[in-house]
Amino acid sequence: MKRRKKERQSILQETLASNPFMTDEELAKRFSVSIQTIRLDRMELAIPELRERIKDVAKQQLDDVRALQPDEVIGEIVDLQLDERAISILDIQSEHVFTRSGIARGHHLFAQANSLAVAIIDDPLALTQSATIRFTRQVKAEERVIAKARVIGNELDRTHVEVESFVEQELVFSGEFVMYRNNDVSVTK
Amino acid sequence: MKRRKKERQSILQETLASNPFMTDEELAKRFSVSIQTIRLDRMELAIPELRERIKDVAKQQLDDVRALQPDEVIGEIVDLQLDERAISILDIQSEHVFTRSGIARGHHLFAQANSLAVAIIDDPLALTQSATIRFTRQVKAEERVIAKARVIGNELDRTHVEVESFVEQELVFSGEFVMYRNNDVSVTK
DNA sequence: ACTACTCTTAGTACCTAGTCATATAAAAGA
DNA sequence: TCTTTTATATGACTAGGTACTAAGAGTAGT
Repeated sequence: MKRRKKERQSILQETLASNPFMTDEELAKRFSVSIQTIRLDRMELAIPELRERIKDVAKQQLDDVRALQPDEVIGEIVDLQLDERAISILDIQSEHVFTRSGIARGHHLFAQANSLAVAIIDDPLALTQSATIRFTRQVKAEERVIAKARVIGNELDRTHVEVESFVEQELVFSGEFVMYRNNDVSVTK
Repeated sequence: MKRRKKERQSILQETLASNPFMTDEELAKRFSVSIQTIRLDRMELAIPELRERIKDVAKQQLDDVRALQPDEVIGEIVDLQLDERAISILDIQSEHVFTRSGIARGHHLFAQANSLAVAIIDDPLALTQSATIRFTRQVKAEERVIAKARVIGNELDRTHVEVESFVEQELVFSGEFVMYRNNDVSVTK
């Protein structure tokens, strides 16, 4: 019976990881054991009760929402001279990479660069009109990407921004963004 | 006391909206009324009890996580012919747009196009090497973006993919992606 | 075969954060 | 003052547990 317990516990762990909303009673039925057995299993595995599990998930949700800040810049701005230059830092984490290769997905590097190009514009409205980009080196999880943006030209309602992103002095991404700008406040609301 | 009740209820509503984790007892103390009053208020406002509130938040979190599918394509693939063509749909929602202007942030359109360019490649490893993109029209919330990708050229370990995105026949984004491909399985793990 | 041990099941008392129904007290308006 | 609204109190019940005690079943070692 030794195998059965370990096996049941590992399945229990997976089950609750993918579906934290199951009561002990439902779990007991699923595994054809008593409720007490399920509770002992949870104790041994240090899995909290249903309500605590749900609360944990909910708390994470609230944290995520706060961390997202949908209208903010992707990455953290460490230097900003409007219409001149800007620098932002993005720490690549597991959620940014392809699970198979561990390499950062391109659109995250793009998002960092693009939102920096938006941030650098000293006008209420800034939109990307076009861009030419290049991924020069793969970026892996745990690496820190530093994006440096620079305004390289202005013409009427267009601004050209160059962004270069580095991992420890090494160029990993470069792009030239043509930004459309508009200081007409009525457009922005 | 008419004002007091309405006022308390509207504050209660806001309080629970921003912090759903408060018990009736805590709320009663905060508003200096009895628990029963809080319960009557919740009834009138149709606000569920603490545990239900938490469950609702947690459910949303799980839905969000499932909707994210971090390693999957951004947008929903509706057609895929490997190394030939692919189509995906992305419904622009409030989280994709600038709150001030209501216009979709560029990197979401880029993410849809880029991940489609990755998906079209019939090899275990596909990475974006470079891209030239153009945002031809603003996209607003509630609009549905249909991205169409097409392989336009192959050379050794490079594949050129053209992506055009439309909102109701109207071109909103176009880009040409140069993809690096590798069928060496050892690289992928 | 007997003992030692793990694993499983059962049952009890208690807890939290409520529900529902009913009764009563206090405040405000006519 | 009388009536209505608003607030508080009380008791019975619920889900989904915790914490603890007790006992039976299965297996292994000697």
